[in-house]
Amino acid sequence: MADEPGAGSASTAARVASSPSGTLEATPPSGLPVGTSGSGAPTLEDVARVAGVSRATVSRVVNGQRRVAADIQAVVREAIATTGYVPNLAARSLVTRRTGAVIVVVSGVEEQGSPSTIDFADPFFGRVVGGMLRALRPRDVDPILMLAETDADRARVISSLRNGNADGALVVSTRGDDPMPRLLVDAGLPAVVFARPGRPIPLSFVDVANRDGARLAAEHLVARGCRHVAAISGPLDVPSAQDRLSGFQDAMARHGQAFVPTVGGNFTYESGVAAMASLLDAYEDLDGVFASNDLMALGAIEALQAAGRRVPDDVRVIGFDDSSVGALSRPALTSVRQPIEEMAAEMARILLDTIADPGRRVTSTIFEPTLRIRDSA
Amino acid sequence: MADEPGAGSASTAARVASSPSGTLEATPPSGLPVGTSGSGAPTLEDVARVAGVSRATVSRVVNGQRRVAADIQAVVREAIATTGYVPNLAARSLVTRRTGAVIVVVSGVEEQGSPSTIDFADPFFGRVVGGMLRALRPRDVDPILMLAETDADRARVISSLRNGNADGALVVSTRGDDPMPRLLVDAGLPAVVFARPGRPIPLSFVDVANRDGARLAAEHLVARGCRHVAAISGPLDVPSAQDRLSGFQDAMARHGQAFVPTVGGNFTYESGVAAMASLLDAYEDLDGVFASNDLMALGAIEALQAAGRRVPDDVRVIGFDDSSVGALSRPALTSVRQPIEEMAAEMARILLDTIADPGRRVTSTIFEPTLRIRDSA
DNA sequence: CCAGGGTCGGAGAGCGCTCTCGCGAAACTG
DNA sequence: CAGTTTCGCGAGAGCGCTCTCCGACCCTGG
Repeated sequence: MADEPGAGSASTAARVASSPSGTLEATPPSGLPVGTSGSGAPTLEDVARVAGVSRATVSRVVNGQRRVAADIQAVVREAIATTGYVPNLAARSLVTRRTGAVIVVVSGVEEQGSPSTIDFADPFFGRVVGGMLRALRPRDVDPILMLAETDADRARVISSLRNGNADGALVVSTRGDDPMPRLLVDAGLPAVVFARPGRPIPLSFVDVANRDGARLAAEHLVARGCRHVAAISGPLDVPSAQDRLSGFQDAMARHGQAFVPTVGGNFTYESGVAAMASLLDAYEDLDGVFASNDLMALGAIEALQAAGRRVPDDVRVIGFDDSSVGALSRPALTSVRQPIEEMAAEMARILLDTIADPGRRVTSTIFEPTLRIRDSA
Repeated sequence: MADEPGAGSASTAARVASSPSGTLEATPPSGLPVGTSGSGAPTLEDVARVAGVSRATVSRVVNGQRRVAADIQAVVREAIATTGYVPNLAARSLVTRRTGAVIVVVSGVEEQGSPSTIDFADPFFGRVVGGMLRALRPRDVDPILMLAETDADRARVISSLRNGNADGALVVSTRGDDPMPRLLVDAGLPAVVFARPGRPIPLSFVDVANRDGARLAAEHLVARGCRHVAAISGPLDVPSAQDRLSGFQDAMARHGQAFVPTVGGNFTYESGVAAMASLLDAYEDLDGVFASNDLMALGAIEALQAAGRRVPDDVRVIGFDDSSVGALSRPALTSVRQPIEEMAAEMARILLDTIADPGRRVTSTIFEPTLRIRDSA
């Protein structure tokens, strides 16, 4: 694998350059086809020389800061074009203390050894990133991806930020008790998180109206004639899971079903299967199920079919997320849709605004979910 | 876009800071919880002062370059800990010309207006990123995500690289005729691409043995007793689609079926449905289908079921990718698995090695696919 | 005991950029 | 037309870091 075929030639080249130092010392290293100046990429200095102006003026033209006479601007732009100049961001950020980059923190919590973090194969991840990209790119900001599973990871994120390697953080957490948001707030760093944090802290976030989404699901089931409805909930330490459940229960109560049998899952397919099975054991006459995410809904369908129940004929099932897996499964899953891409884009926008104006108040944007009706309910 | 809402407040802030200059000049801006020195994060200088050594020595300790006496090292580390020092990467990269970041280029081609790029919702994207992260993180390198749909995007990637905003590129292309690899090669920039480029160019890549995967599928279908097998291919300008198809055809020929009815798709679910429908029209007695990816296989199953065929009882279906959608669909999809995460990790490793030793030869790593047998075949 | 070599820390020069400051000229005012 | 502002540009000081010298010191051998 790591054999060294090129190593020889590289070090040879270095030696050639340095060995006849005595004679060459005074002369610049290369008396060869010098581009504009000494060695590599053209610098501000080079452009300034070509344009016959000062470094400062070129800088002003590049950044469009202060007014520069039109003719001089033309000359400078010309010089920039001929030299092929592009600003060195490291140098710039060294003085401006801005990087034009934000960290996308994919945050999870290590569970007894197994670093259970976000599932990268879950389309959720890609959709979030895609949405952020859409909002970041027009403002010429690039996302740096970082995982934060361990305390060390989190410390790394914080210090990266504190040292100005990035201007802010977009946090996508998998759990309600994630310590990352707290750390960010304590360090006074610009950040926005996806979904309302477990404990209230002064931090901007975007979220979906989980209760409304659950209500949508409840109303749909009722409208379809369901009379004995159950719920499969996510872990209740996750705020969104809590809201989805209570929102569902409340809505069902308003429609006459005061008690909703509920079993908890952990957002996985398997937990959906198990939850549905135990629900079926206890309540034989179920005709509707609301699962707090699509994976569990899919698991529920699996368990229902295994028990000989037809979906949606015997039992109707609604999920939450409108994930692509749900759309592709058979029967296609009816699901509460949260506009993930738009939410992610909004996160980026909020962060960028916060970075531009640090004094800005903490804000949150709540998106309204919609019901994506397919075959399962 | 470039309106100036922040400009006003920014200049206001600047004015506030500078106007009472007479009095404040000497004092650092914040008379607040000052860290160690003047203003923000601690610098090498600060650490040096605390430790009672020179900046150079601290630098040496931080980077472990030259031998530093053990006791001094201890003192320095102590000082680093108490000050909470973390190197400023901008400053470092300004002199080292290394950034400790690589660009992950998600490359696509704009098709008549609609910027059809990679589908972020596709688990493929997340798996690739996850795999890269696994290999990058131990070497303290962070990925910067960039989209490259337009020529302007690609130019931006190239100049980013040329200006040392990142040390190299990991390219994930969606199409065979992507111009990105070529640009990278021409600019002499370190890069690794996922999947063999359309036209051979001197660029490292990782790929899966597509032909072998197709052979696996063929052999499995034959072993299961299929006698009338068809194929749904991807766009043939994509090398992998080509290899999968020809590999499948060759393998089937070896097992006695010289002609394999084939319809082309474009890797989408819908194209799978359409392809299967037209296949069914022309060949009624099909008992096996190989699709060049999972989405099309899923579409094929849909079309088959719509036509009253049972899967796998009447017709067996095999996909390619072993995507999570395939695992969750019913019947669960039998599929050729490419170890995407490992492949992505290998990309990262190759890139890092190339960056460390630019003279290194172009390499490619081909991974062996495996067959993931589930219910559909 | 001293010369010579080797080790290890410090001084200082930049890397490429931004931004404040100041100066000269142009544009205004009375 | 003189006085005063405004405007536009250049000079130069760093931002925080690395890295090359260079000098101080220690160790060893003669």
